[in-house]
Amino acid sequence: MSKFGFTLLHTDKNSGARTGILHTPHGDVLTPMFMPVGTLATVKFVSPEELTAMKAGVILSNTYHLWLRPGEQVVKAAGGLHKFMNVDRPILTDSGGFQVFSLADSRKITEEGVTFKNHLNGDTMFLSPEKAIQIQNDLGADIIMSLDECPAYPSTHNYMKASVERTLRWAKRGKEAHQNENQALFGIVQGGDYADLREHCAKALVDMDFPGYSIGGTSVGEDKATLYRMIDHSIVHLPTHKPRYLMGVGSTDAILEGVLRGVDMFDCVLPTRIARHGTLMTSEGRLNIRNAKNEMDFGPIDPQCDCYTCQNYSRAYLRHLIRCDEGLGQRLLSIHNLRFLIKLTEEVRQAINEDRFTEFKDAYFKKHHLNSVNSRGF
RNA sequence: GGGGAGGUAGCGAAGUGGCUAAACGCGGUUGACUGUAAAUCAAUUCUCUCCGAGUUCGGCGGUUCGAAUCCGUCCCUCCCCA
Repeated sequence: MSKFGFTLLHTDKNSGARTGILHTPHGDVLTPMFMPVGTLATVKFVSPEELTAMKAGVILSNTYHLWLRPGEQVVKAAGGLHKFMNVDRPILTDSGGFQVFSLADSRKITEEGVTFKNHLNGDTMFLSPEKAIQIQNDLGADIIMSLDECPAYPSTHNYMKASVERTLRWAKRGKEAHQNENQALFGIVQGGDYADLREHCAKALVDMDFPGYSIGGTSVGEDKATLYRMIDHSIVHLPTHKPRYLMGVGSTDAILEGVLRGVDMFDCVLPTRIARHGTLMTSEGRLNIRNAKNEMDFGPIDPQCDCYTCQNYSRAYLRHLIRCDEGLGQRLLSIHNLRFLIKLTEEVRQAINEDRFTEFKDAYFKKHHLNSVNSRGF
């Protein structure tokens, strides 16, 4: 019997927001949750101990990148991704589908799979739905993804329809290739901004009966209103007793909008990337630590924050570290941003459980001057 | 004392008569970043009432239609030999 499962705890009385427990072979985690991204088997600059301290749930890694380096056989020989990177918490691997999009300059998609020219040495490589599963089986993550195509936005209805059909065939092939019941394989809903294609894709995936469903094709340059429509068009066709994962979304406004619609899982490079570049998420909004105004500010990044960085370091010191390109600065800022989003989801869960999520979301949007159309919550 | 090299914007450094308010790098300032080819990328960095105008290339004085670039002179720095 699979060690994976999802328990729905409570659904907000006034919205689709819900709390739940994701059960995995490496422990239970509460949803909604934000999942830090560690593409190359490391959340850049952040140690597993630090992830534990900030109460991170699942962390992500990437099939495409680990396939190229060090190679899935190395990870398998190490005893799997958990042992390899000394992480004793649930791990999710993306399928490489997004790289089809982000490396579009050197790829060719056929029915059989995707031919890449890899970015490290230019070697031609071939990734099929079955290969993506084999690699992810070897990596050994708790949650794995079907190989999908993540088309550019916007794409024509014709192209998107063909792409969705192919993604569905790939999902079926991947599901048939996947035999490890301790790894939960998620299907990915595509279809761009087309309601009919989202519906078709979602229903077809549900018919295949996956343990969880991802909403993909997001964070590819569409505006916020479109993103929310994509969620709406997908999520109504997904079963309530299975987890929903919105891929690649990590701005605060989009997370809250996603939760409102019933999304349980989010991942994004945003908090860690902008942290390395000196931008911080705070209860008062965006803060660029490099700004001259922080030179003599010996207070914390955010007085409301309980993270390790805010408990121990000043803005002036962090500004100094970032300006000097010191790794400790990138690490401390990454810790803060990740904890900021994780803490936000903790507050979200509490609000849902108390049936006041819409009030919580409205108050947050009002405070940060956000809206549901085109705002930028970082 | 003798010989040599050189002084260009915050720093380093190109430029040797007009296309130069002056390349480029660093530093400074600001911005971007959403299933990570990202410790990356972009803008800006003499002054002003910023369309446009004004004052710059050690100082002063010349030559020239025109000078950071040529000439004279003064000041300063560095190196080698005594």
